[in-house]
Amino acid sequence: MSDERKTVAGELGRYPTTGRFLAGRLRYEMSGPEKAKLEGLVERVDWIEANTRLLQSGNVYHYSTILIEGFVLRTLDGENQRHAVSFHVPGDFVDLHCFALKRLDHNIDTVGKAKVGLVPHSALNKVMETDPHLARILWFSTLLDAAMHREWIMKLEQLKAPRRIAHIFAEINHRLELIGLGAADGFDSELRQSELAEMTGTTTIHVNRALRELRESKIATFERGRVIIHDRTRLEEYGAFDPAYLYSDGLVSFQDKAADGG
Amino acid sequence: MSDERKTVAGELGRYPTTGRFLAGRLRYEMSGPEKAKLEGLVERVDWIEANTRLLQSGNVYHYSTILIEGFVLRTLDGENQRHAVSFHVPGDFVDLHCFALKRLDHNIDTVGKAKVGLVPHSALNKVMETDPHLARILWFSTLLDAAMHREWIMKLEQLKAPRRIAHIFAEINHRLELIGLGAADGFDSELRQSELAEMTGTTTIHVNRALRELRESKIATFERGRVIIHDRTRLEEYGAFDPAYLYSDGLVSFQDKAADGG
DNA sequence: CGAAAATTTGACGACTCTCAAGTCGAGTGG
DNA sequence: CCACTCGACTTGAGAGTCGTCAAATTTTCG
Repeated sequence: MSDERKTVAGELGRYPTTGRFLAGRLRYEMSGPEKAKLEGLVERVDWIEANTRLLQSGNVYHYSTILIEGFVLRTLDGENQRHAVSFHVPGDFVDLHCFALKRLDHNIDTVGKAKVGLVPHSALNKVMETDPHLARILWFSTLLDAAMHREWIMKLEQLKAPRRIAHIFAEINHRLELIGLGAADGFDSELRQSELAEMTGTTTIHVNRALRELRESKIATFERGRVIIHDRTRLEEYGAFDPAYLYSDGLVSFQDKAADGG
Repeated sequence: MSDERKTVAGELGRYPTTGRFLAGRLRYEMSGPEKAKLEGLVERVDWIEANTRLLQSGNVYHYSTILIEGFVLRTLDGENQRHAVSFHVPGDFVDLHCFALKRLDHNIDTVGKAKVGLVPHSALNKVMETDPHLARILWFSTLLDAAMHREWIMKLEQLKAPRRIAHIFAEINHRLELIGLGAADGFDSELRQSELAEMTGTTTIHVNRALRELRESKIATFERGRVIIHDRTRLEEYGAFDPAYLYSDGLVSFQDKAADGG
């Protein structure tokens, strides 16, 4: 257990609410004191009921939310329908955005029950002023969201419904692995087919047909939120999933930044 | 001319390369010294040819680019096709992302000729360390991109091709107005129908049919990059365009952040 | 003028939406 | 334990949207 610090479990032992933040990503860039400081930013921890709107678009908040357990959707309200623009897993600082943007341009809705940590903006202001390295890591984490948005825009433009769903399954699976919640053969969630429809920009009925396709071609099976991946290679291939945009460890570094000559 | 400082033209007089940065948005939040500091970050100004790849996905850069004149597309490479995920106008700090992300996850391609300013990352590092307020404004500007990405994801999920195009026209028109390049009746660009196809996730042929629909319903006409808006109200309605996500002046403020009690 | 690029049109098949109806599964009350 | 109920899931049919292939027309530019 000499490298307990390097495992997600080890990190969670020391930092119960923020131990998954950037796990598998740039977490190794954070020093012990920085991790402790981040953990200390969390003023309160709450459990939120399933299918609950945690944050409402248009509102102004004076705290940001980090997801500790559970899944949430980032949604926008359409004419008479909700649209999901992204999906979040534990460790995601889901609305650091509203610290810099103030007024939210989207909602955050829970899928199953979720445990969240609240960080007051005053504390974030202090980080900006006193800890540029940590500030930059927080900035980085919001840019990850933007990168994931871009990838999803591209997939919406490029793929038909069945492949979009395959991509979502592959991405969730990969992201769960990064935070130590992954299993090669799939994952469990409280997602319903209607939510997959909101995520993929189609209808529940069409999602159902798309899922049948995935099932019949023995790629993956979806049953009431449980996703069973029969053939991960083919799933990722079918969904044109390339994890580069997730900036996993080993694919990105801050190191050479300091060496910038100018 | 007592308030020359408050007009885009006035700002451009003082800050020729960065005078449009956040114009119509949070620019009023920047102090004179901050504007001067930002202007001073630009190490070099370049003219880039039309239809040129300015930045390549996967590469590591040691400088960031601000767009001074012209239009660029943020693109991702698909199987054997380019996909556009966003569009940029003068004043946009197009790849501040790569400062924090380092390795780029997308390309930046010019549409017509473009004039850009290059800012070394070393200078940005210094800003992070010495000027938290300016750093936060830079952060804000990258979150604007994320907000625009979200809106576009939603529109891709919600709208059919003709309405997507209407939304794009409405958004470009609005953003040009923010930076003092707008005209109520339309705008000019080097965009071609093939680029609208890359932006909307359809084919050139389908774009052509969609444009015919916009033209025949007397909403807008597109001819070789020139967009003539016949009825702006109907254009925005048809494209379900609500500019809230652009965070224009008067709709957002940093003011109350300082008042955060914690 | 001639070549290249951009635009336009038609036909047909594939993908997706809508309306309608039927099935399955978990939890409730008897 | 069973009948009931509600939400989730599944299926079919017809219409609208979109992609592909092929070809013609228009515009730009040397």
